[in-house]
Amino acid sequence: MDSDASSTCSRSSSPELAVDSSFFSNKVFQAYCTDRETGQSRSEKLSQNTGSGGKSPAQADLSKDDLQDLRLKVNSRERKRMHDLNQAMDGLREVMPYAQGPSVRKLSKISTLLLARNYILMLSSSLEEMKKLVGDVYGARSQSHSARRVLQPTSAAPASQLQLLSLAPSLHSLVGNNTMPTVGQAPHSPPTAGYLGFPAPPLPSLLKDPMHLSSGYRHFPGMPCPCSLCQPLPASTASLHSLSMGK
DNA sequence: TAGGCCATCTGGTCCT
DNA sequence: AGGACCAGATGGCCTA
Repeated sequence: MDSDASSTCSRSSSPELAVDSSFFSNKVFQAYCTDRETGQSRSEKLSQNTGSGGKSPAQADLSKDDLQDLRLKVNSRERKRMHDLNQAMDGLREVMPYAQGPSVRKLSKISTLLLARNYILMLSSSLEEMKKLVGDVYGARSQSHSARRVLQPTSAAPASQLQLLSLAPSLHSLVGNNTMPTVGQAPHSPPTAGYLGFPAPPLPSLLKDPMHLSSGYRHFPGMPCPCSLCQPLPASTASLHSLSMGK
């Protein structure tokens, strides 16, 4: 996963720094050249302020050109590191429930992190809630079945199996491709409009009728599912924003 | 114009 | 020794 430093720029107005190719058009480098014209590099100025400059003996032995090469190399690595970091931040933005588009201002880094945290907390609590609901529903059903139990091998499921069965749809609904873009999907296909906080089609009354959990829909990984559980969760973007965009 | 956000440079520190 | 990571400094861009 070696990202090209020149391929990512999280800010459109930022200077295009294709590291080696366009580095010499950078304003910083222009200032650097100005310093060189006066016979002093920026690092040399700084090192004058700090006495020896903290250079190792090996670095002290290097010629001026070698030091510059070294400095450029280090700068390039640092730039690439920050580009990778920004790329990861963009990836995070892509999966956040936040309106995206050319007319929408990009979330700041701090906002992205805060929103991500709150979103994870919200998903966690949703998952717990759904587990509880589904468990209750299946528990009630198994009790009613046992009251009028007919001994058929296929209908007699142990409680542990019922628990697992009850978890499957809820897990599917949370990680399914209709509710959240998967990791592999995110960079290439935009998340659904409802997920991003754009006006979404009216939801079927999710969980209003718990019996729909036993619907006959089969869930296949990666395949769209028509069951009501797999419809997008209400993208309560406003509430998320109230949590994260306090300032 | 002030303040927020960002990219970049730089030196220090830690790790392999 | 070299690279990754981090934080401080600096300057540019944008918006209220």
